[in-house]
Amino acid sequence: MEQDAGYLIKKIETATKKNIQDFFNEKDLTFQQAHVLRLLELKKGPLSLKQIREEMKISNPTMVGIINRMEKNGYVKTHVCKEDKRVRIVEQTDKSRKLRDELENGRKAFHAKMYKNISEKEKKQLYELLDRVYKNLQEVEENV
Amino acid sequence: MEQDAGYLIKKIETATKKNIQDFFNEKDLTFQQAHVLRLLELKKGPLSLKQIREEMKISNPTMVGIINRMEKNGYVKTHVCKEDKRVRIVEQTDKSRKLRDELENGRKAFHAKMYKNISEKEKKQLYELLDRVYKNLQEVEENV
DNA sequence: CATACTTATGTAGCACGCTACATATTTAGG
DNA sequence: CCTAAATATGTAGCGTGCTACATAAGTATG
Repeated sequence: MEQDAGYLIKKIETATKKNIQDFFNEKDLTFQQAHVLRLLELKKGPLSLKQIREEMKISNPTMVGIINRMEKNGYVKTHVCKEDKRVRIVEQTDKSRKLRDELENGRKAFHAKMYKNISEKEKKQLYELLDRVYKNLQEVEENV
Repeated sequence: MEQDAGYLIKKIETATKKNIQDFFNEKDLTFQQAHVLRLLELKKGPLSLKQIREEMKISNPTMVGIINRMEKNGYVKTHVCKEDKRVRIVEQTDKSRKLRDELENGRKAFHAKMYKNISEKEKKQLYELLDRVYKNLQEVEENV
């Protein structure tokens, strides 16, 4: 067996997506789409594509695809910003607002499963180590 | 900011893929394709699609796609197993064998970057915690 | 005020993840 | 031996990640 956190992280990411997908299956809601709704909830208001994608650390084309699919399914609606017509504003719909509690419960259930038998202290440790790894990976090479 | 290891793991996975892709850019080799070559190297010999995908924890259709792309680019060759014609055997080519050292060096460089300022002890801790998280996520719910 | 730069979004095309379904081969049971 | 079940691979269709390129709108500068 290979003791390589890189491969392990890859596998965890896939397993996480699958767990979430299974949970929200009957609602056509995916991991990233639920993430968008959570951000709209946390920020308490409409956000631009740019604001969302910077929080989620994804590229613009990926963002456009996610929002278009969500709009098609009625989970968000969008409009062009009056002050700056380059900007497309995303907001929740009644359909997605109704899911708020359910999403929150889903999140809690998922965390309970993920962190079963892991203490608060260890959870913190894990987060802190992952954060350092993430920051290392974000550094850009000048000389390849 | 959200202190959520789930989202962080997602971001790390994306960043890892991007780092590796940048590294092997000029060779048309992706993260998963390099992983396949590493497994063929480690196991010292040809492997079936099933053996590879079980190691990599991916689905059959995903495996088929990766191997087909690799074969098209000349990184592996495949043939039907004589003893059991359902089985497709994958092996390295001269082209991929020549990359062995380069791949190994790339892996080391990537690890050095990823684990910069992280001690051996912490690395072990991180792996151990991730492993527990992974095992939790693999458990299947009987009652949803 | 016209042209150039910057910024936000959109499109094309590809890799890779999945589920659901199809096909081919082998194995097992009557 | 022949049909049914199991097994290994393949196909269709979609979501989400990317880079490279295109478009439209706003900003700045002569």
